[in-house]
Amino acid sequence: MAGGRPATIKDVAAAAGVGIATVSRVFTGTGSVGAATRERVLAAARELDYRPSALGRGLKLRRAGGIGLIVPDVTDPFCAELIAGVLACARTLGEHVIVDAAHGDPAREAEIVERLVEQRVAGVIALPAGDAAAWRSAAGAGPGAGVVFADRALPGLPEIPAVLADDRAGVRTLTEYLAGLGHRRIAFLGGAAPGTPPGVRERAFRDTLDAVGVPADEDLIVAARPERDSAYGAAAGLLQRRGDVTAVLAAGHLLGEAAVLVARELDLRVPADVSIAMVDDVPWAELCDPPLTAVARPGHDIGYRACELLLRDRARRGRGGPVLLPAELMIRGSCGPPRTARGGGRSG
Amino acid sequence: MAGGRPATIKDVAAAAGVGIATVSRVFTGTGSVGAATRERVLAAARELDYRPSALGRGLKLRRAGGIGLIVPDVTDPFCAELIAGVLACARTLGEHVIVDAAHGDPAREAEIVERLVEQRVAGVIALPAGDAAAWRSAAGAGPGAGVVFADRALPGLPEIPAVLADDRAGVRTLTEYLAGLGHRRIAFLGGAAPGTPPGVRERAFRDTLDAVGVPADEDLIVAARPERDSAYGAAAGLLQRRGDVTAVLAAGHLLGEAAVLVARELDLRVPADVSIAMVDDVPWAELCDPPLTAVARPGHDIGYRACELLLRDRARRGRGGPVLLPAELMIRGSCGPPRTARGGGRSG
DNA sequence: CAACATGATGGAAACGTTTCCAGGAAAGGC
DNA sequence: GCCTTTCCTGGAAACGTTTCCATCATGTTG
Repeated sequence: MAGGRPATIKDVAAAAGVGIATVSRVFTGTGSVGAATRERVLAAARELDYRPSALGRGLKLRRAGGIGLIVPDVTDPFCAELIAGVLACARTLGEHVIVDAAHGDPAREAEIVERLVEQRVAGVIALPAGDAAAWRSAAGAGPGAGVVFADRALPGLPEIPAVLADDRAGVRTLTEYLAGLGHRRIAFLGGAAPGTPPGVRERAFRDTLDAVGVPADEDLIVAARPERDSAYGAAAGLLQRRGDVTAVLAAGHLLGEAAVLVARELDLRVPADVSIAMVDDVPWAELCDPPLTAVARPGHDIGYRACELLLRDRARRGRGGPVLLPAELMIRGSCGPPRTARGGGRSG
Repeated sequence: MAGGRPATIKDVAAAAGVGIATVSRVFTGTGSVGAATRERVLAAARELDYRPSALGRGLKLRRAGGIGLIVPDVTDPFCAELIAGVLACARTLGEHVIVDAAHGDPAREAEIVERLVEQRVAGVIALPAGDAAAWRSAAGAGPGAGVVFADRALPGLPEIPAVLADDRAGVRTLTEYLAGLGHRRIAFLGGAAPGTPPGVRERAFRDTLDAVGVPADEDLIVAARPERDSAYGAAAGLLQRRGDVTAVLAAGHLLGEAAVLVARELDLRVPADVSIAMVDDVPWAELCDPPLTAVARPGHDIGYRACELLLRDRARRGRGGPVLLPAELMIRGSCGPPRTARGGGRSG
């Protein structure tokens, strides 16, 4: 039907027998236009299937609109929740969202930011991979409204606002819960690699252990990256090496997955032989047998709030550090009192 | 640092002491520019932190670029895989992706399409919600390169190319597998509502039953929408009403989830009391106890291929019906031979 | 040395929009 | 009847880019 190039405002003006300024006024709603004229313009536009070009408008108004969203991986359930939150908020603001995945690679991330800046998006929301320097320069010179970090902040970049889950409180609650059940040998799966500074969750774990008077066992804090192979290796190593652990706190859902899988392979009953809990409440936590106790981090809310902060609450930005959203402990069936260990021995 | 408005090509030209045409040539790589001049321009651009505006370029070139991607729900694992596939392909083509979720609402979907058309994207990939008429007009008049459907096609729209999983073969294989294990009373969870035409999966199920000589029992083909509450209700109704079913084939991962949950609540052992299998291989299928047998549909490939079809293989489009990508049966532990039913009775 | 090919460069027009400005008509007050 | 106010309308400039065309300098060939 409409095979040729899309109709422009000029076409509509010509068809309606008016000037282009009038057509523009009809579509932007500004100024005043006679009722009869408006009708004629609308009819012509409908006839020609006219849609104002965001390019022309953006150029003239010096803002393209749209927001950029950079996540490590769209298939990660938590990231997906966060994306959904951003989408929901963007929708209320009439903005579209350009999504891309950096897969934890700072170079790739920088590439994406470059592209978004060229697109002249109104702002960028990111779960940053790293490279504080690149972000610093991007935030300064780059996208109009600026940058907001979600779920993760970068050390040494206090000037970039962030919306985070209150992991500290979440891990503290979970650790207290495990200790309260009677556990004394609790492993932490997902510590920092030797030489790198510990993350918030690890620090919270250590602090809480301290606070409740359980001595920390360095051998039970095992380093692992949140990737399937790293997580699996770490979990297997831990549970084989230390038959005496009675509880495992996994610092992320991939770590939790690994713990569950390894426990099953070693024929450990959950929670009779070992209790398992993790940070990140993902759908499979409920499907698991037994269902997994987890700290639910509000991915959707984080995304929504980050988007608000980026576009609406510009003024309120950067005041008083990052926005913290509460995490909730979902108690299910995977944790129980520790088995009564006699000499810490278990055959196998 | 660079607080003011972003530098334009004019600023760079002035700073480098050349004409804007020369700057443009340097950045587009067209034409010929002296080495010394090029260096001067590049230096000036770096100094001013200049990035060419996609708006200006798009306006001049009459194409904005970017592709629109409409899914029902970004948090659905299958959709997420598909998005990842599109992102991967778009990256190789240097395009960005605008993602939005329609949540199964045709009106919302139309709204999103409208917006994408205004953005003058190069094309749209969609898991369409419905409303063939709206899509017909959108495809005709709308986005430059057109529309490609992914994972789902709309009846009566053969002119819109589609990339689909070979669900027919997938369900056939799975049904044959269950029948081969000896099952005769196999339930199909996720049939069409009464009055609406059955989907591909349901037809494949019926046909295969026919082919292997198992009489179809209409009471075992239960209608359910792929939403948690609908799925749960249908699964509960089925397993309570018909204690004699020995296998359940769930037509989607949400249906499968419901089946697993209901079976657990009714204290049915899987697969001793009832075998469960589903379409869609999602991460939790492996985490389940026992791990769930499932038909793996290639979400990533579908997205990738749809994107290719949209932007690269334009010529090859629409030839010979939809592109079918193979689905693979992942045999795990959730299916076994039927229990030896005596009169179909089971207490409870 | 002249004619010419070649390469580097700048000016200007176009892309589709918004908006300022000015002009014209209608209406109201003296 | 004239001036002022109000409302509606069209022309034109600008937004940042690409690209056609013309210009000019340089090097090559006869």
